[in-house]
Amino acid sequence: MKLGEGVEAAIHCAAMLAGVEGEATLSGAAMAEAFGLSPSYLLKHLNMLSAARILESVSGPAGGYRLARSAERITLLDIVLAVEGREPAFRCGEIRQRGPAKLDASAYVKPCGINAAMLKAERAYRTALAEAKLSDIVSDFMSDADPRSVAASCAFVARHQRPQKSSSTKQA
Amino acid sequence: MKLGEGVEAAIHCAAMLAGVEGEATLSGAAMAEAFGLSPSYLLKHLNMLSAARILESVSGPAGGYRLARSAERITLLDIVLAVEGREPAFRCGEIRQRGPAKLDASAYVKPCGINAAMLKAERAYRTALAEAKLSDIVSDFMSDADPRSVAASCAFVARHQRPQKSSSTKQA
DNA sequence: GCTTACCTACTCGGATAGAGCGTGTCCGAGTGTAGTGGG
DNA sequence: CCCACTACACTCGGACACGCTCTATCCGAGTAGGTAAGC
Repeated sequence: MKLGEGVEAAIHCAAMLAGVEGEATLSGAAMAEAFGLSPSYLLKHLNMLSAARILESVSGPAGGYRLARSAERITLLDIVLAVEGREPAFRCGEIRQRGPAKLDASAYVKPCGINAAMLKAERAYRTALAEAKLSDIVSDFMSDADPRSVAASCAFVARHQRPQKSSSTKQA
Repeated sequence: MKLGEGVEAAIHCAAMLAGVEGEATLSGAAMAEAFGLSPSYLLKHLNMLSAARILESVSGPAGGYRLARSAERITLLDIVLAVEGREPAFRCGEIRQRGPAKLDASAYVKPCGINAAMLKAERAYRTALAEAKLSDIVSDFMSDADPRSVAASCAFVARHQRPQKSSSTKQA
């Protein structure tokens, strides 16, 4: 019962990408710098999000990542499943029928009750994750977090998103 | 997001131990045989359950394991936490404040919204697991499973539990 | 025949190797941009 | 002065080592029971 630490990075990046405007992108290197992570390794997780159709990637100069759809339609479950894989955490190995005195296969048509209970709990987990939309994460951050932190994040996005808005003032 | 397969073995063993009567015990070797597992490795997990005060172990001949309290008071959550560890699956590394432009610590007193959402989902998971009592697992198995499977399990327990009830007929 | 001491066999418990997966890093393919030469 | 070509710099994408956790195993410590000898 342990999630890879790439999940945290993926969610933070997705939340940051929710702040870019329109067709603009944010490069993986910029996000890695923002969170103090290894750029090469972050790319690995961002690539998984691209493969899951959560992010879009554009190559070349002024390239980077953007959300593939609105933050309203992206849930934490989407991100977690993309990074950690879709199979359930508890996999029933059917050890009940692996003993030396196993019965006929017809005695095991009913599903294992233990498996059912574990899967039910995991369904509750996924349901809670599916109810957490990325847009909620962002709006909660905007309203609840420290104003300095919000301002810093918005400034970072505005400075690194590309193509730069021509109207905005260029900062060093 | 992956649970070790020891969890499955631990739950099955606990369910089987719920079938022994009174002070009787079941040896780890017997349970390993019942499920086709390596005895030495199963001991490792059973030992964790003992350390968590879920099982009691008695040494020596006619020794083995028994439940430390009634199956009514043991939940799947107890077993999962004992085997997999008590720390949550999602550990917030606070990467939001690890970038090069981190603000004063006072800007991060509010908890991370992403961490809160993930922990909320995990609370739902644990709640569902805490509602699944071991006694429910056993009674559901007794009523729903194939009668042959139930009979085989009961026979196995009766044959291997020790000290043997003197009144029961000895089987080869 | 009863008691007692010893010995054996069986159990759990912790310490010890091996495999699989997540972590971290590197280099190559692709693309848009900027500069330069020619018309 | 305008256009086309070339070279470059920057991006993502996949292939390659390393470390750690989970898996699997072995051997030692401890204990209860059975056995045999002594009273």
